[in-house]
Amino acid sequence: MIERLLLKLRLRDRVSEQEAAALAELMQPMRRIPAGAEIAVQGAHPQESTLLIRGLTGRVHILRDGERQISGLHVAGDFVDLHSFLLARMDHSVVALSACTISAARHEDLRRLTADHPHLTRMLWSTTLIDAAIHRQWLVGMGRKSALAQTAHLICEQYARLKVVDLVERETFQFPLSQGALADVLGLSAVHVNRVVQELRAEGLVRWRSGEVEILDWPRLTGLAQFDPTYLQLERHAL
Amino acid sequence: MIERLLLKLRLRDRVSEQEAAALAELMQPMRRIPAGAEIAVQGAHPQESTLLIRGLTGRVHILRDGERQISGLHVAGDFVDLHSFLLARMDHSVVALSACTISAARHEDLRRLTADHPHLTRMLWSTTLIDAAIHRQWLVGMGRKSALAQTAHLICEQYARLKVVDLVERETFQFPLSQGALADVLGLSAVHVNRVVQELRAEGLVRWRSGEVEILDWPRLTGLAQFDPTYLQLERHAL
DNA sequence: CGACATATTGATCGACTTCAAGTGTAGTGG
DNA sequence: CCACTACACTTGAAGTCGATCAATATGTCG
Repeated sequence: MIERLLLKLRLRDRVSEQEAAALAELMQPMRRIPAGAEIAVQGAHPQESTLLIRGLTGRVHILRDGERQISGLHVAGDFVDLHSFLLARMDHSVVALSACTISAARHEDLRRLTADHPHLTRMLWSTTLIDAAIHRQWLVGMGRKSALAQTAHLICEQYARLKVVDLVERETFQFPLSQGALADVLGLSAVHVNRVVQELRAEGLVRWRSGEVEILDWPRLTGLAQFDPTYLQLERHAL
Repeated sequence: MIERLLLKLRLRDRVSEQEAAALAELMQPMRRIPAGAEIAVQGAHPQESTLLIRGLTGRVHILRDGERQISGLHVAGDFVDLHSFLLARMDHSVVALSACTISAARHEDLRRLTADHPHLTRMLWSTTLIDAAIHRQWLVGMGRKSALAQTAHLICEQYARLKVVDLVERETFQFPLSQGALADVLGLSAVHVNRVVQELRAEGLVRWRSGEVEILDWPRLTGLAQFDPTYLQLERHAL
């Protein structure tokens, strides 16, 4: 159940058997939820945090006029709302963007974990810091990159994140987002996203159809995107 | 030295005298640095984290073509690079945007703190989570709001953050950012920032000259900005 | 005062939006 | 097996917000 989470953590630092066991013990039974379901609701005060085991989720913000912005994506092995453990109220919703399998850890158990396992606590803390680093890269993309470069960057990021949890095969990964949803991620219109995706295809950088992306030219794609994976902290580093 | 940090923490949860003392003990002597100085450098691997005591700092990203994006601002009482404690390398620089006074906490001391003071650890962790929540609000602003609303939101946010650390007086606070720097925060051009600021003035929402902002019409300003302070977690909430 | 950054204004440009059709394609029920 | 529906994708045309370019104030600090 926590295999992919462990893959991610162990890329960065050693996780002892005791720590892995302590973490595994926390997890509630798995649940399946359909695409579109809300895993956590804006304004709510959850008593547990959700671990994503399979599928894709997004942090969704709804504006007054109904406009939608997605401020983050999560892949298998991510805690999608670990922050709700330490924040009073959700400032956004977490929505399943595809059919998902999830588990959860109760906040009172997490609290105990922070008392008993300081090193593991630091590792979990660091995953939330990487989330923030991803947010910053998105800000750079929205603020200072062209729609094309920003989109390319998102593809690079998704590729890198999924590779860590062993979900890339033959340079191909699942990315089950409609162009409309993608527009809400990138802060663009669906029409423009369509044109940008077409250009990425025409340039021979990716193959992309029905929720599946194949990287065709990684060097040119990362160059276009100005993708530097430092922020994903894929190196080993004792915490 | 840590007064403003304590103001911020105590707004959210109780901090015992022992905890406050443990925190105070960590802090290295104060230092003054001039506007423009780099407090932490992209790519570096700091051995300590910086607490901002006075002044304004920003997280600066530089792109290939020299373009600049500022992905975060910090005010007195904020740890500007607490994340460097748990991340291998800085993915951006932290720059003093005005003359600043800073202190620092060594990472090895912070590590000890996480072992001895789980509750205080959770409180520090939560400050980094609020940082991330601020990133998300900026994403919403950049992606889905007009330049005017986005700018108004930044003013509201800055007002709310500074109020917590007692740096608002007669609805007025220091905001020593040039319009060029502001453009790098908002992802706009300096020319357009100028026009947006003029419109905020013309609408009677703010007075704003030479690095000082006075709020003239809070209800209309927050309305325009769609500002909902939930994400700043200004409520009490046992951690 | 001279020098240099910052603010302001006007004119033109362009990336992305909006609006409006039209084209798959998958699912559903008769 | 074929209507019928629903939704995602695609394309074209026109519009707009904010960028860019360029010139002129207005500080502000040695």
